[in-house]
Amino acid sequence: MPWERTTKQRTVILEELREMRSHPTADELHERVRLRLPRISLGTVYRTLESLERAGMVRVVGHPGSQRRFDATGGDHGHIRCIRCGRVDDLAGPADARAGDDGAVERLGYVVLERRVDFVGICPACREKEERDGS
Amino acid sequence: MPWERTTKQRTVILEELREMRSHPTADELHERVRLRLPRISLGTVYRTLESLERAGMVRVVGHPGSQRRFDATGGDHGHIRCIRCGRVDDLAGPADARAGDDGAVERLGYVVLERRVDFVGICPACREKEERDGS
DNA sequence: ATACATGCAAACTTTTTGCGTCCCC
DNA sequence: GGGGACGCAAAAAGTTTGCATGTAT
Repeated sequence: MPWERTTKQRTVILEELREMRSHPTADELHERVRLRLPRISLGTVYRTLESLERAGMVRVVGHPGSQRRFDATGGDHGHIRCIRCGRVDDLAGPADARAGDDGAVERLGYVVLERRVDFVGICPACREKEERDGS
Repeated sequence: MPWERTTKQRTVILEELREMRSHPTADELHERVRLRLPRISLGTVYRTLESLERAGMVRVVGHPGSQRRFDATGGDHGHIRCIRCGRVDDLAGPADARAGDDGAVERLGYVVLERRVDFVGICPACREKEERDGS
């Protein structure tokens, strides 16, 4: 686990997120977890999600700049996001098999407007800085 | 053009964004535009960028939940985003040619952590609603 | 016992909005 | 001249943080 102490809050947050297939916002997840732990705070939800993201157990999805949505689905898969309501659905299968294929998305009932292939990494400047400051 | 009236502000915003290759934040673009139009407000920059996005002339890039960055580069191309500093660089070439190839990214000096293939569209529920309300 | 984690609320950052004025068509 | 666009500033939305308290180890 990505933390030093396993608390009730963290256990429940991860359980509930894994059960929700809908990639909820922090607020939606907080509402859901509150059914089991009524006094849990939104701050704890954010802190836990951040540590799960750093550990690679959760991905942040959604539109750049807009409210975050959280995905605890394992494995290599893509997403389809609704430009109107922000909803995000999963696409099965490895990323590089799908870039040119709209079929799976259309089967979900979406009209496809755009395909994006994006990489995430560490840029040269930040790599250098990290080497200097001690890796 | 995506607006009804062509003003000095809109002209300059689009010109400067096209000249900046760095995918600036709204604030950075505002600073830059202010050199030519000292009284322009940040609100106008946001309103103009929003209308350019709706018109398909600008793409929003960056990490969900973090500050937006704006891309006026034409054509089908992907992005590589630095997980540390948020910087975003362009990748040349059509989406489906890039999905499985880290070479171009590594040549820019990035360490690749993740590849994402994401679609953008309109979900079934929103399509229905739009048909009801009058297309 | 002792840190680490939590709840709470305040602070912060980024984006949106209301409104009176301005100026493009 | 009229209505869309602007500047300004306040508000909203979303996220982070400080601190006293609770609790897992």
